[in-house]
Amino acid sequence: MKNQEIARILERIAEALELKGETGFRVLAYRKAARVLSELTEDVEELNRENRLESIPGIGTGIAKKIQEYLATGKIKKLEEVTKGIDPELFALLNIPGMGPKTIKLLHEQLQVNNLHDLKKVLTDGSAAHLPGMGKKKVSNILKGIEIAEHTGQRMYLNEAFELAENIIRYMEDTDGLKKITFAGSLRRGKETVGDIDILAVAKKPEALVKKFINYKDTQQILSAGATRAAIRVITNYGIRQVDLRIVEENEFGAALQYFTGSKSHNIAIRTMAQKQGLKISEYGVFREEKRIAGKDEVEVYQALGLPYIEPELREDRGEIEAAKEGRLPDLIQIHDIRSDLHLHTNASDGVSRLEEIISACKNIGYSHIAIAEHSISAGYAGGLSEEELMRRCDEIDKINDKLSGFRVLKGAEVDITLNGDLDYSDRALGRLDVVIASIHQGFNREVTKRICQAIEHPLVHIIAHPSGRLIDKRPGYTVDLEKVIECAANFRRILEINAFYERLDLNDIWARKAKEAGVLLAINTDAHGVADLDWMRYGVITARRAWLEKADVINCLTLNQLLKLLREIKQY
DNA sequence: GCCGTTTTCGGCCCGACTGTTTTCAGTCG
Repeated sequence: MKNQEIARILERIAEALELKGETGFRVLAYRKAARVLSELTEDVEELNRENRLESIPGIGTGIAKKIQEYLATGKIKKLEEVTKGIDPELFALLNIPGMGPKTIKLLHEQLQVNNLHDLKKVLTDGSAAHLPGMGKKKVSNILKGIEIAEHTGQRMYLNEAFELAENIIRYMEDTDGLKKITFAGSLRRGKETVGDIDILAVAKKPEALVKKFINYKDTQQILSAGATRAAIRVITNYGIRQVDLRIVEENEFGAALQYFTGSKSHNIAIRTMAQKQGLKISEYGVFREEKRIAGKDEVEVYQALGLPYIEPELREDRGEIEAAKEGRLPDLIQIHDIRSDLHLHTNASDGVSRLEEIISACKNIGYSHIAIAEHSISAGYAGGLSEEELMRRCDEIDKINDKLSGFRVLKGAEVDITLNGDLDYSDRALGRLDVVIASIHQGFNREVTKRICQAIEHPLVHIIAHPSGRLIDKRPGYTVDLEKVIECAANFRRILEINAFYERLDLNDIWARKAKEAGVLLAINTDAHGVADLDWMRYGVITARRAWLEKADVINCLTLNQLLKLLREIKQY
């Protein structure tokens, strides 16, 4: 699929236009098209063949033509045109906090700054400070920005982001006069990675709260500290992270929460819609003329626009507003709907906890059943079980189940799909298992689609684990056609996994939604290798919610008997 | 460059903070 490369080109065109001094809406249009394209699951080539490019919202005749040009020739003339004369290294300067297109343009034109090296020079030798609109303070802020850009890690995984947000909120909770405090932003929407933490509060004494905030123990730098707003950089175990605080009045809280939860594109769509109704919406409320008509909570804000409440995870401008208007929003799955975790490792393979510990922890969470799925024989690096060891493990689990009441351990395995698409246990061994999970751990680029589909067609397989194989920001995943995998899973009634490990989240939100739309059931599993990992279920559920999944779409919400019935039916299918 | 429950032209979301300025531009979210 060429969606991502084209999206990157469109984004680059937007940046180049900005650097050339173009402001305004053409830039926005390219940005929007880039975003929409990067989130699209359908192949642009396919859409082009069917002459449907312009049916994509945000893509009109102009950009459609450019996409066609790229598909036909491998390049877009417009890109070459607008980037002509811009040193490629100049684009990198946009990543420095405090440096926007205007400043870069100024420094480039006045002082021939073409890259980071030039930039540092004109900042330190004093020449930049003499330019119009520049000054000592601005120069020192940009220097700090460079330092930050060089030391700030990439975006946070969900585990780090939740931990940081919840730590800061806990720290602030005893501030005198604090009435409400919560996190917003992309973390509240459950995005798979989070750039910074947004915290929203209501306080009797805002100044006291700002003071408390900027004095957080891990504060490394105070970026700003106003009457109602502040921003700090914090050192965590993973790098330097930004945290923003916003303080509002109690009757504005809902409007502010809605606003700071975003996403930006959801908010733009909401505001545009409000405008058409003669309303104005901001973080202070919904207004008709000067009169505030809503704002104290989010329900009220959406209601003022004639919409039902839209869950944060849906707010990505991916059709949720239309669905809300038409009353067909999903009733999203919730964490307490989960009755089981069906992909768990123990110290029998490469896990760290004993089976007894896992059982006890899962009982405490409130699950009624789990499935143990150790690695299979080809996964030697992960302590994969031989067939004999697997059979002994099954005996053990049978014995344990005899002693348990109100809880059941299912016998399973995470079976490797070999290079020729077979499974590495015999049918006799697989036949003894309650649940068979198949997955790719080798040959990431070798006919993966065909091999996964072959596994799906295997009569004893129930679930395909981490179907894309990606590790977020670390590894792109297998060379695999997920569209085909989903189609195949739908045809053979197999289940696809949302692996809840925060570095995987695989299937991701977009593909899981696609799977649901194709009629495929999903499993949310932690793939835990120890008791501590069981909490990852939270990230899996949030991903499922972003995928519009309901309780009925997820097999972890089934009772034990319902699940066993389903697994048997799959075998007979 | 996109788009249409006023429109195929003329709109396109809204506000805080900072640093530079004497009223505002740039950046950020």
